[in-house]
Amino acid sequence: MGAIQNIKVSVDAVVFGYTPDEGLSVLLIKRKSTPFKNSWALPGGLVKDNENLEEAVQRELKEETNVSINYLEQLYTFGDVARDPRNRVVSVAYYGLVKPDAFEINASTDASDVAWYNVKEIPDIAFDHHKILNTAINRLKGKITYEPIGFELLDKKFPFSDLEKLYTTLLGREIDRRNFRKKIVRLNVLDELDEKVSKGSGRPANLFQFNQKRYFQLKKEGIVFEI
Amino acid sequence: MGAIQNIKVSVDAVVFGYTPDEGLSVLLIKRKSTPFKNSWALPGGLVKDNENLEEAVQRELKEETNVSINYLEQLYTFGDVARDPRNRVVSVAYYGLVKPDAFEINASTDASDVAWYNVKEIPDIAFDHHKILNTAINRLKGKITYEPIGFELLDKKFPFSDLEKLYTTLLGREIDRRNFRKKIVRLNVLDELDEKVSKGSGRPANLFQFNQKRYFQLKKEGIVFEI
DNA sequence: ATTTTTTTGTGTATAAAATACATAAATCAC
DNA sequence: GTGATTTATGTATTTTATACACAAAAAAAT
Repeated sequence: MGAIQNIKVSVDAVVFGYTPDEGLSVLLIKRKSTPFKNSWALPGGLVKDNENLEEAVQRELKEETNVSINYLEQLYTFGDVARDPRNRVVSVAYYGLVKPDAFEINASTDASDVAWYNVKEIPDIAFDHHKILNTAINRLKGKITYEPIGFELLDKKFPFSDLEKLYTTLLGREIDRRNFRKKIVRLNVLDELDEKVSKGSGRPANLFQFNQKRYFQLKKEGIVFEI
Repeated sequence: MGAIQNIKVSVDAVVFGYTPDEGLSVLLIKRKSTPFKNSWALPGGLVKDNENLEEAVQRELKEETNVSINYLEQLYTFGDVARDPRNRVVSVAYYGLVKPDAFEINASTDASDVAWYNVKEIPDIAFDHHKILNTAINRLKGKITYEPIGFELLDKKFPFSDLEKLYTTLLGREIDRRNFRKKIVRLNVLDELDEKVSKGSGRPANLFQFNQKRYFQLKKEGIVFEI
């Protein structure tokens, strides 16, 4: 018979943040301990015996970065034999989306530093974290076209141009402003508020808010979101 | 500091088979050992220290059912604290598709019996395997609409009516035969063969074959499969 | 205070895609 | 050979996607 299994289980988190100016960023920590000491890495760590996987992710994020997540979803499980140089570690990766006000971050226990990195300027990172990150970016790009998760990256109230810019950034192509607006409005998941915002020059923009309740209602009726 | 982690890692497989007559079936094994002894369950088991996750799935399937898989994809990782009554076990679930000639199955090591069950007639099954199975069914239903994986469930050469029936079965709704055919033909991933097949009464049907090479070519060019 | 620049907001015409629908051809069962 | 069964096929209509330009509101420049 075979020996007792000797595999550890960890979680890793790809936390995305977005601002219209900076584009899409991801949260990285600087490792305090070996291996990859002082290298940048995705936040994460070993799962405790008595906590669920999502709880482990939330705990690690709290411990390492002090960020609170409003959208969290399992991404993929990475289990290659040699992905950790010390032991066999199977890592269940999650990705999360945070609103711009989460850009206040603080390193603590396991991390000597925490920072947002634009996804176009990712440094060398530990383990197979590049692979995890790329998987997450592709998932996000795909998912925003058929689930309204883009709103999780914007402020609660936002001008239409922010939404449009988010989509052009994430999809990496130009979008016709009028057609895009028509499409979103037709989906009927945005409430137009009686507030305006003006940033810099130009006509002030009306603010919108995502109506999640209405979205869930429509989803239950079988209406599909699609960009 | 916390104690050493005591979590086991397993894999489970949801293997789908399909025949035009029986519809969609899933492969179950009868457990030889506790817990859930003599209960039906998804094939699977603990991962060995020196094998990758996919290798573990293939090995367990070979050991328990003697089925060979032509399409295998990671589904989701189930890690709730109490999902196994003995220890903490995190299970990485996969789903696979097999062609009808794989319906020759044999129980061996860990299983006292193996059987195909129609997805509409699933018995009580062990652990959280119902949850895993439902996740797999939903994934399959979703995926066949945007990736040409349905062909993995059919014989290499098949009449158009088989494909049509597969889609009506999986999607659970009627499909207009002419429009469906037009759509598939337009995708340009099927080769029409110079062979006919006649089953029972009626005009003999032309056989088709999925051209995977052409599909990958088109995919690289950005053409999307969509039903 | 007038002009220029910048950003928001909006409609229509055209092209493409999805849908609805019926009849003839080939074989089998009787 | 008559009727039943299954395959094969085209067109008209509706819906959806795309392309495209100018006015309104405010700030910045003069």
